[in-house]
Amino acid sequence: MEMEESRSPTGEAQVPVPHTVWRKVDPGGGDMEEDQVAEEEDEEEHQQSKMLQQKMHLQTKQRDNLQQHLHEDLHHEQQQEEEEEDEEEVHHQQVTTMLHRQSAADSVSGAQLATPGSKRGTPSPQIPKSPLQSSLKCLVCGDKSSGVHYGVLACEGCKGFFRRALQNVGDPARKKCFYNKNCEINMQTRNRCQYCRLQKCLGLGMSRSAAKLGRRSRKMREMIRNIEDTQTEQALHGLLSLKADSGSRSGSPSTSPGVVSTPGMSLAGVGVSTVSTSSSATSLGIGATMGVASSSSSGTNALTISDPATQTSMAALSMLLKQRSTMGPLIGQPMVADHCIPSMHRHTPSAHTNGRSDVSAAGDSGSEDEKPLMLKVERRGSGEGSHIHQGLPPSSSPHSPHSLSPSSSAASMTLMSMVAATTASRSHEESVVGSMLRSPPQLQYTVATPQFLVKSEGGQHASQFLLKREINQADSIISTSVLPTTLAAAAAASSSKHQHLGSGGHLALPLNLGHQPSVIVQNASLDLRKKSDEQISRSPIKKRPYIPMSMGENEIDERGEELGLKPLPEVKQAKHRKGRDHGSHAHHLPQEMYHPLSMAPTSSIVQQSADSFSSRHNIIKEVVSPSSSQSLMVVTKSSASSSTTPYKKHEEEAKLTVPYMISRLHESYDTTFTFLKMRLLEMKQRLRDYQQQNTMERMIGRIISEHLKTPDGKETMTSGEMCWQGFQMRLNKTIQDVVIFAKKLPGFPALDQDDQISLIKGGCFEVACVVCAPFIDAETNTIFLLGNGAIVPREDMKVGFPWASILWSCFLTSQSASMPSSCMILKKHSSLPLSSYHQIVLACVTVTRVTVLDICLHEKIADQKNKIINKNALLSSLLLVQCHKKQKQIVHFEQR
DNA sequence: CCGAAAAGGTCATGCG
DNA sequence: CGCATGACCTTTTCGG
Repeated sequence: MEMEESRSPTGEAQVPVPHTVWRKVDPGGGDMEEDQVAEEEDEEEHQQSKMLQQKMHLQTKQRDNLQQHLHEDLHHEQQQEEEEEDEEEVHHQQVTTMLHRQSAADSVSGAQLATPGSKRGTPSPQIPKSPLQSSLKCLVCGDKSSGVHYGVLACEGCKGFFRRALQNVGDPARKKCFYNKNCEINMQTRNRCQYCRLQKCLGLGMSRSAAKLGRRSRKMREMIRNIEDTQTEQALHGLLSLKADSGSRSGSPSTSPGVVSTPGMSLAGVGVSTVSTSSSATSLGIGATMGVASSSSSGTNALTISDPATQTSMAALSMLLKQRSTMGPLIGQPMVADHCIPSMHRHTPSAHTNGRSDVSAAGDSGSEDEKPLMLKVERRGSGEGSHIHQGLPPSSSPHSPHSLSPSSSAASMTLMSMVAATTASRSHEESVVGSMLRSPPQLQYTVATPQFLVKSEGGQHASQFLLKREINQADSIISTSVLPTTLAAAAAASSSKHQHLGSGGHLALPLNLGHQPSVIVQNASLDLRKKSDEQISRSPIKKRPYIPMSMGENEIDERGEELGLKPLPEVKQAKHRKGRDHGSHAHHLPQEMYHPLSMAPTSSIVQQSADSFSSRHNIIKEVVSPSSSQSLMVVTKSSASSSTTPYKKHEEEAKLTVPYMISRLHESYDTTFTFLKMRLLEMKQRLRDYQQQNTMERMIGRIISEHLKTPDGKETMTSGEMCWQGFQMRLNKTIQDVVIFAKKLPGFPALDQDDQISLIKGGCFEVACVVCAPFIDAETNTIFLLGNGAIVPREDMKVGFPWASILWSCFLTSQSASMPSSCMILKKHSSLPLSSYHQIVLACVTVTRVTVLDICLHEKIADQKNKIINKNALLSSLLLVQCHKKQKQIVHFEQR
C-alpha cells in the first residue's frame, strides 16, 4: 500500500488529465472536452463513448429494432418466439464483446483473491474468501456475486457501478481510460478505471434490457448453484496449479484459483448445449450458468467446463445462428445445400445417420426437424439443457429453406451443420463457434480444432487425446500480453498483422472477444502492474493505477517494439498511437490522400500485386469514367438531405465518390486480412516447387499423409477432415479480423454500437469464407490449407464445402473480395436511420454482394477464367449501375 | 398469493 | 467538500 501510494503522485503527474477528469464536468455537453477535440484519439474515444451512450439509451429500443429487422428481412423466418429475442440479445451482447475488445485479464483476480486484502472502511468488499470458500463470483471483478444483475452475475459493487453508469449516461467522465483501455478489472483494481470497468460490464453483456426482474425458475437456480460448485472446483484446481506452478504465469493458463483457464475446458462442451436454450436467462451470466450446470449434471465430459464466460460464448454462437436465420442476407437463391456435410460426417455416430443422403434429399424440407441443429437447439425451451445433447438428431439439413437466406446463411449453416455433424454433441458445436466469438484466438485454436478431429468411435478418449495435444499447443502459444482493447479497431488492426504472421508468442489479441474470466490470457505487461497492485484500493481516486516509471517504461517498451513504438510516457504514447493509426488505416488517413478519382491509398497500392494493380486501374476507370457524375450525384443528393447529428461528421465524407469508397473498402480489406498475401505467396511457392518437380500428385499425397498422422504415427483423420481443420483454424482468426475489418469500413464506426453488432453478427462468417477463398488453385485443383499449410486436392474440400468451391472458382483477389466482404458486413441496415453516407455505402456493397454471389452461384463465371479477369471492373460497373438504380431507394431511406 | 430475485434507492465511508 | 463506492434496504416483478 505504501508503495503504491508513494507512487501515485508521480503517476498522477504523468497523467494528462488529473483526478478532476473523473468528476462530472458537464453532463450535457460533449464539446467541453477540449483535448478531446484536439486529439484524434480522444475523438475516437468520444465516439466510442457516444456509442456507449447510444447503446444504453437504445437498450430499450433494441428489441424493437431487432424485431423490425426480422420483419423487414426479405427472407425472414417465422415469427421468433419471444424468448428468442432474449437469446438474440444475449448474442448481441456477446458480439458487443468483440467490439469492445476488452482486456481479458480480469482473471488474475483469482490468485489475488487468496490474499486477504487489507480492507478498510465501509466501501470495502467482503474479506476475500479463499478460493475454496468462493461462492458465485462476479464476472466483472471476481468479487462475491450477489446475483444476476443487468444480466450478468455481478457483485453489489459492480451492480451499483453499472446502475450509476446507466444513470449518468451522458457523463463524459467515464469516457477516459488513462492507460491502454485494457485495464485489468478485478476486485483490487476495479475502481481504478471506470472506463474499463464499464467496458467490461458491457462486454459481459450487462445492459438494462438484459435486466430481469422476478425470480428464476427452479432449474435456473440449480444452474446457478452448479456454477457455484464449479467455481469451487476451479478454486481447487487453481490452488493445485499454484502449487505445481508457483511462478510462471504465462506458461500455465491456469494459475489463479478463481479462474481456471485450462484451454481444454472450453472444449468440454458436453453440457454447454444448454446455453443456447437459456432463453429466459437473457443474460450471459445465466446462460453461462446453465451451461455449467448442465455440464456438471451430465457428468459426461472429461473436463469440466468451469468457465461461465466460455459458456456464454456458446450462447453467443447460438445467437449467431439464430441471427442468421432471421436476418438472412439478400440473395434469394437457395444455396447448394445437399452435400454440405463434411466427409467427417461419415465418422459420426449412428445418430447422425441422416447425414449425407438424407441431407441431400432434405433440400427444401421445411419441417422443424430438418432445420439446422442450432436452430432446433434454440427453439427448445429453456431449462432443458442438461438433456439436450442426448439423443439429439444431428444436424440433418445444413440448409434451412425457411430460415436462411441462402447464400451467406447457408454458408454459415453449412459449417455449423458440419460442426454439428462432426461432433458428438451439439454442445461441441456451440463450443466451437462460441469460442470463435469469444475466445482469444489462441484459445480458439485450441478449442476448435479438436472438434473436427474427434471421431465418434474414439468418443471421449479420442477427444481427450486430442484435447491434450491441443492444450499443449495452447500452452506454448498462450498469449502473454493484451493489446489495448475497446473499439480501437485501428490499433488492433495494425497489430493483427503480427498475429497473422504467427508471432503467436507474445503479441496479444487485439480482439478479446469477450471477458472470459476463466480463460486467462496472461498479460505480461499487466503483470508488471499487478505487482504494484497487491494492495487493494477501494479509493475512487485511485482509479488509475500508477505504473511505476520503470515498469511502465518497460511495458511500453515491450509493446513499442512490436508496434513500432518507442517507449514513451503515457501522453506521448497516446499521440504515438494516433500516429500509428494514421499510418495504417484508410479510415484515418487524411482525406487529401484520397483523391476521389485516385487509386487506393499508397499503402494499399504498394501491397497490390502487379496483376491486381492493373485490375484496380480498371476499376477506377470503369467506375469513374462512364458515370462518375452519376455517382457523385447520388452521393451529393444523399448528403444534402440528411443532417442527422450523429452522422454529421460523416456527411462530409459523403461527398466522396463511389470509387473513393471502393478504394477505402479495398484498403480496409488489405490492411485487415494481412495474412493473405503472405500465405498466398507461400502457396504459390509450394505449388511451383511441386510442379517443377513434376511430382504434384505424389507430393500432395505425401504431404497429406504427413498431416494426417499424429506424432506417434497414427492417422487421426481423413483428408477431408484435415481440410476442415485447416479451414477452421483460419476461420477462428478470420472472424475476429472481420470485426476489425468492419470497423474500418467507411461509416461503420459511426453506427450505433448495437447496429454494428448486428451487422457483424450477420456477416462475419460469410466474410471469413470469402477471405479464405483465394487459397484454391484451379490449375492444380488443390487447396492450400491455411491451418497447417498442407496442400490437398480440392475434391476433399469439396466434399463438405460445395458452395465454397463455387465461390472459390472466382478466384477473388483481395480487392474483389473486399467488396462482397463489405457487403456482408453492411448488408442489413434498413431499420436504422441512415445517414446518406451509410446509405450510399450500403447501396454499393449490397448490390455488389448480390452480384458477386449471384455470379458465383450460377457458376456463370466459374471455370471460365477469362471472363473473370476483369471482375473488378465488372463489379465496379455493376455497382455503379445499381447505385443509380438504387437512388430512389436511397431517397426513400432518407425520408424514413 | 407468497416469496424469491433483481432493480433501484439510500447513505456511511474514504479519498483527494 | 464533493465524489465514487458498495453494503444494505426497499420496491418491483414474476415463478410456483
